[in-house]
Amino acid sequence: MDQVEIFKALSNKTRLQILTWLKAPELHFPEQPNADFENVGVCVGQIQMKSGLSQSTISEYLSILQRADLISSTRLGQWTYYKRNKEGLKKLSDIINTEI
Amino acid sequence: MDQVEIFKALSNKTRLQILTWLKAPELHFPEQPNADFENVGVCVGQIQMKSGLSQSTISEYLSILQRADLISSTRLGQWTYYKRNKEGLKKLSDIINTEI
DNA sequence: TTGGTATATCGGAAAAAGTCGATATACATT
DNA sequence: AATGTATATCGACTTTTTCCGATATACCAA
Repeated sequence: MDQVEIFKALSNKTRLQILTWLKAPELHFPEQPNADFENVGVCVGQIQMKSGLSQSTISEYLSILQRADLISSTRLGQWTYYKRNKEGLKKLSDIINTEI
Repeated sequence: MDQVEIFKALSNKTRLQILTWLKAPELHFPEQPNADFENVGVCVGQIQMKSGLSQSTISEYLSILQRADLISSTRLGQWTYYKRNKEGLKKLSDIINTEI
C-alpha cells in the first residue's frame, strides 16, 4: 500500500473519528446482538448514524480506510462489520518512526 | 495543531519525500558552506532542485510542513534553512499509538 | 542606491476529494 | 416470487488541493 494513500485516508475529520470510535467500540456504540465488537467490529449503519453523514458517504469512507489497510471488514448476513486492523496501524507507526 | 492538518501535510508524495530527505540530509544533499545540516538544516533552493518542482510550489510545501509542526526554519542571510522538528514528529507518533 | 540572488506570496487553471441522492446488489423473510 | 433491509456503487455538483508563472519582499554586494 502506498504511503501517500494511508495519509490521505487519515486526512479527514470523520475518517479519523471513525478510527478512534473503532479503537473503543464499547464506549461509542450501543450493544449489538449477534456480533461482538472484538471479533467482527461495528456495522456500517451504527457508524453512519453516529457520524451524521449520508449512508453513501460513510460506505465510501470505510472503503477508503480499508484500502489503506487501517480497518478490515466481515460480512455477516446482511450486515458488514468493520474493525481496526492492528497490522496496518503497526505498519503506519513504523513508517512514522523510521522513515520520516 | 489540528490532527487533520498534520495528515494533510503528509498526504502528498513530494512532501513525504522532503521529510525523508531531511531525515538524512548528508545522504541526499551536497555539502553546504556556512551552514551545517544538523544545526540549521537544508536551504530551500537545494530542496527545490532535488524535487524538480517549481520554486513557488516548494516554498508553499515547506510552509505547509512547518504549519503542521513537522519541520522548522532558520533564516541565515538570504537563505532559509529547514530541518525536521523532532518534537512534532514525536507528537505524531504518539497520536498514532494512542488515539487511532 | 542599484542590481543580483533567495525566498515568499498571489492569482489562476486543472485535477482530486467531499458529499449527496438515486440506484443497484446482496441477503433475509414471508 | 415478492418485499424489506443493509450496504455498495454511480453520477453530479461543490470545495479543496496541486502546481505553475508572475510579482513582491528581504537581504547582500558593489
